[in-house]
Amino acid sequence: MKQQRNKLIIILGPTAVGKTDYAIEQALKIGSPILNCDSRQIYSQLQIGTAVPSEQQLRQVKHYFIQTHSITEHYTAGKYELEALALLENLFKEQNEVIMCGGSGLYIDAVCNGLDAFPEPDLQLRSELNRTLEQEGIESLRYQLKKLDQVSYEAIDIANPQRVIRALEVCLQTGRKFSDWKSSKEGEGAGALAGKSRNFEIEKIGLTMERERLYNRINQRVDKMMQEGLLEEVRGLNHFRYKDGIFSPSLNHIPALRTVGYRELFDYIDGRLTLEEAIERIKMNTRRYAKRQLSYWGRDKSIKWIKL
RNA sequence: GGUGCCUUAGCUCAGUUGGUAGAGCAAAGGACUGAAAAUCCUUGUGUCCCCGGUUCGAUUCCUGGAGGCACCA
Repeated sequence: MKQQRNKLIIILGPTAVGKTDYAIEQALKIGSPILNCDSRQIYSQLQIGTAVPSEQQLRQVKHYFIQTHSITEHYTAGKYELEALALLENLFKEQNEVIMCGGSGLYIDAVCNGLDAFPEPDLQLRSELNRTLEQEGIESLRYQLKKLDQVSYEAIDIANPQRVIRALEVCLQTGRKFSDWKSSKEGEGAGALAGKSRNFEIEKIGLTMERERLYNRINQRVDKMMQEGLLEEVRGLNHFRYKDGIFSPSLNHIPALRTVGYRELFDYIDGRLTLEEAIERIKMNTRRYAKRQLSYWGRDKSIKWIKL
């Protein structure tokens, strides 16, 4: 029954541009389910603040990766790559075209091109390195990395603690240089990553709109989230901020709660911001997020952009 | 109505003993291999409120005006 080559249609774009509605429209046309590739809509405990599809929308089209994993699970782009590819293999037995929709550039790249086969991160080691960062500063970590892996030291953004810690943690955990694990060549940029070949075609459709319109939509959506009870949702997650009974507002132990809309309301709950300030900050940080997304996809020439 | 203080970047303000100015925040641009809604980097020309005056030169000093704040009536 299947003649043509399988195709993954990826609908991407900045937050609040209207991906969900567009994807459902397309999915109904071609009779495809939708694979979410939004790193925060995956979490079962997050709902209002991540703008997951409505119940009605979920009834219209079968969705995958919507609120399927716990925020306590430490989900990663690597896991997503494996789970999404396994699911795609099954879905392609039934149909030629499958739609994926979401705004997480790294997750999309992981599915399209693959990540190198690093082992699972050692979270214990990571938290130790984070403690070193707090106590001794980044210089100490840089020094260690320079000793262990000069190539990575020169290649990565040495001012970025997360990158330094990541490279170091792989070196320490595996006894092998972070740079040796990486297969892609310099200068190929994102979208080149590990360069694994996939046995399906990929079509990327980017939704975009005028900046001012997008920002207005973001601001309105945040107000709507507040009306829908985002504050109560966040209050209900407060207990996750305790690690082993100790209040840990850095959220290093539960990165999923470092999400726009949640962290600002924690600041309100803790008394660091008024409610008005927190809402303004959610809007501001969402706008910045949208800008970062557009910047991330700016160099991916394979995206077909549609201006809404 | 009187007196005093204020008016400089989108916002809050600093500063120039007269040689046309700079911080924080915002904003814009960028990076990105298992934290990615994360994390990090770069970027500061603006009628120095307006009209005159003094001066080689005024955002700075002086006269007048406008607006704001405070106090006194």
